[in-house]
Amino acid sequence: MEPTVDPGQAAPGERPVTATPGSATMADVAKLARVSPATVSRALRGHPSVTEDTRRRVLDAAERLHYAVSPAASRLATGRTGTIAVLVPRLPQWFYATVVAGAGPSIHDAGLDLLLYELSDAAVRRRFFARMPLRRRVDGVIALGMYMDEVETEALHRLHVPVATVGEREVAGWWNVRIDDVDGAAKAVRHLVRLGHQRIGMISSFSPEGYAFRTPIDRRAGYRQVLTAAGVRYAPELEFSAPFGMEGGGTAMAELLSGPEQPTAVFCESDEVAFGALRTLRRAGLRVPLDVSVIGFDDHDMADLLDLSTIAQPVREQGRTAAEMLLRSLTTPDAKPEHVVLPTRLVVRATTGRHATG
Amino acid sequence: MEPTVDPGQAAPGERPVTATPGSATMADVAKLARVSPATVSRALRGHPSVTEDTRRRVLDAAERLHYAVSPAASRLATGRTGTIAVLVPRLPQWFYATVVAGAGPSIHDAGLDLLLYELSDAAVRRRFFARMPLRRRVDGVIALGMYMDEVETEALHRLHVPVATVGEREVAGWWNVRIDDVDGAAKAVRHLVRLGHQRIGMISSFSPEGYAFRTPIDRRAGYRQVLTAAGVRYAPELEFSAPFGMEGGGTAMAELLSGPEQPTAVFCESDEVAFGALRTLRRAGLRVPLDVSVIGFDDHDMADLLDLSTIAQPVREQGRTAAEMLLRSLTTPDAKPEHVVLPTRLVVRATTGRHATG
DNA sequence: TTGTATGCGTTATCAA
DNA sequence: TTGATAACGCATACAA
Repeated sequence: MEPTVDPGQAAPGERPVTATPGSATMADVAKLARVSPATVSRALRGHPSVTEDTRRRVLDAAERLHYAVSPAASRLATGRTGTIAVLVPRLPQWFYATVVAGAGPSIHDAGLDLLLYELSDAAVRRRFFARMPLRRRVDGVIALGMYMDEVETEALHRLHVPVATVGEREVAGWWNVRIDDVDGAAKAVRHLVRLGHQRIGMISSFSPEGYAFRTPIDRRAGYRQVLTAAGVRYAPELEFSAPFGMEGGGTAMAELLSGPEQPTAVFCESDEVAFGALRTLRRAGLRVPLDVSVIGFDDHDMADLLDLSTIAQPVREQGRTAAEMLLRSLTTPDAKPEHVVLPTRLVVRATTGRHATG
Repeated sequence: MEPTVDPGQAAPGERPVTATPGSATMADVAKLARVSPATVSRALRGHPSVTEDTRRRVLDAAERLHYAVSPAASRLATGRTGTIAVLVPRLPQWFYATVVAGAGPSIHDAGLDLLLYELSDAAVRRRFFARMPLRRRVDGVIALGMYMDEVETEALHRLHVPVATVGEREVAGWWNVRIDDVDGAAKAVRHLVRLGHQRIGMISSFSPEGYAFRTPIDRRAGYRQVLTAAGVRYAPELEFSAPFGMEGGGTAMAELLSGPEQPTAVFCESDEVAFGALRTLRRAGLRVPLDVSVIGFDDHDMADLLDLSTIAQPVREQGRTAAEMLLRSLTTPDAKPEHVVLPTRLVVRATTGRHATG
């Protein structure tokens, strides 16, 4: 059937296969495989209507030419960008970096690119939402801990691509994965109550830049709920709020200690806050947990090192879940956005126990 | 000159400006501004040969149509991808996340995208270098702590784009930014020597996956150099190596403590190793620094919290420097790759001091 | 099953 | 200074 003589081109073996590797085009592959560019395109993407024989010829030729599809051309032709943007407030924070790391493999396994944007301060953030560099550039967005206001939310909506948020309030039309912060906080405080504590303080935190995080609100709610349910007196003077981070935790603990009524146990909104609190206690010469029990929230990498009792949340999984929800919405554009709540878990270590005087 | 009647289209005011926002094309803008698409392209990119008047008309029209350039089309036409890839072994590790965060703003300010790849284990890594998803996809690559072997290095070379590495050995033709690990280690050990220590141990680490990191080698070299120079006996049994991380540091310290000759001070290759070592000391009931002094390396976020003496290195700056070198090489393709060495600095905190018995 | 022809939205070359 | 016009490399509707 197939003539063994080649009408136009030189024999395959004579082609300068190694010249400017990576710059071969689909037409080059087509010539070498003796098919049309259209068939190359189909063969390369596994279209069913291609003979096993020609597919092999095409793959062979592509291999020999070190051919790689031009994403730009492909994107222009299809209209799809093959790209997911991930928005994160501060990458060096363990939580965010871990969520991103959790999302990466799912995105890459699907053959998509991961575009990273760290919006670390108010100025950067404002510029980002004003210029919206994602326009025409991404097929979907994952937003971590961004707690966007009306304007920002609207700006993202205008991209007309699916959005998945992690650890935020639920936005209509967007996918969301989070934990139950109220319930998680309740677990922590119940643990303290069951150890016999009656004076239980809390250190929550706020964004120095004024973003309306929902997490502190929910965790405070869980704290108060349990106190009320357990019949433990809720004392406003045992509740402190400080800027997010270790420093804030440290100073808030100092204030707690200098207050009229020293707590025997403190629930810290996050492990980082707890780290700072622990340092203050150590410097104050107080024994943990004999004098003061401390429990955090997150199960930070370092929590184990410091023997900190805490509430563990699945961090990496939140990233993975968000990515997979988003990917699903790309293949099924009319899928209804889901809101997933992942479980938390009490981790008892050495910073919680009964008070020395009972 | 310009006829005020519009031959084809309706008057600007009547156009459905809000319809499918973001989907306007350059031709739409051209029509609205009554110029050719070519002029729109020139005006939008600040080409000097455009009248101030027409430029304003174009920008106006673009604004009203919510126009955004299609990156795919632009890339196809120019051949430039407008994208930098960042390769990182493990994103949740503070050091890597911080370097990436340092590189981000420079990249984004230049109008480029940041494509993130976490190559977290050997299997992922092998697949990455085998398939090379970066082909035709990026204008440059930043590789952090990858310590690539021959094959991997060659694979990156074949991309024919500039490469900047951070914290690695210097590769011919590639840009590099790093610190002087030998010198940094020397600073740490000199600090211990000057405190009067004579039995100084070291805990270095190795990659569980067998990558040939240069850092441990250099830091060990600095350690030995100072011992020799100071006339302190170098005792091989005081040198331990453990898998990277807190766990490894903890077990290595346990081995040091159970050896024939207990050290009075230990230089840990990294802060994370030191964290583990500190925990072991605490659990062993040993006082720091009275019984054993500990110094780390990196000035990790948590080092301050734990009062760990250490050698600080500019982490964020390494990311920024790498990005800016790479950007320079994009605008000046024939620039000679530079190798930058950033300074380290001794940070004295509370884990180093004189030995109790002198 | 495969090939032809066209469009995707820019940029760049060349004329005007 | 501006406007036609031709790439850029691929995907797909339509034909064969």
